Amino acid sequence: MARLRRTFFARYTPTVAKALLGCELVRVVEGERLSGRIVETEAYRGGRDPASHAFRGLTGRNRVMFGEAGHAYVYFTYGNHWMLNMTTEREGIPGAVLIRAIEPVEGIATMKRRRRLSSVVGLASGPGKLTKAFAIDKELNGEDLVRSPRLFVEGGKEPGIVGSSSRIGISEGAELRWRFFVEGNPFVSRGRPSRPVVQNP
DNA sequence: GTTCCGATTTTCT
DNA sequence: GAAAATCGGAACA
Repeated sequence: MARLRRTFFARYTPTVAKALLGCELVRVVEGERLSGRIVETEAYRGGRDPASHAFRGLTGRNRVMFGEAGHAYVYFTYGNHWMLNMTTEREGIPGAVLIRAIEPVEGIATMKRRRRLSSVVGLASGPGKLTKAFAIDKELNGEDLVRSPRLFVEGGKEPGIVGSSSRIGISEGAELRWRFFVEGNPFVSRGRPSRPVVQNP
């Protein structure tokens, strides 16, 4: 399958998030090809999206969101986890798609070793899990997905039925249904259980 | 099955 | 100093 080009990424962020479902993420480490089908994504679009890192303007961490589309935005959170995003929109407009879950295809044995897990379901069914399985950390922040030999995306099959929901783990901007996933796919993360609403705080 | 909690870094207030 | 685009293990049911 052909590698995705710059024009694929340089579009409206939710459109890119949906279009990435079914595509294949490829990571080459020490000569080995690790790959998997993207089955869950979320869109974050600076400016008027209060859940986006870019909402309050340019900072050292989020600067790649403001740059050219088709680059990896990798950041660290919760003290333990790396998150993989792909930048979108035209240069100067901040936007990125968070990759939340992947169905492993190639290099499954290596992924299992990295994750210390024997089952395939759950190897990359979450944003923190997939970066560990694919050996992605800040080394790859800013990597150009259109040209890099180490990290890129190939076109895939039709994903099937696409579902959408509110994004996971955010407090503001929850009214937007900018999480996209392949309906019924067992490799989609279930996300965090919803908290009960406090009636009388 | 669900719920709680600790891990532990980066950023911004 | 608090919160964060999370995860896995422990406790409980």
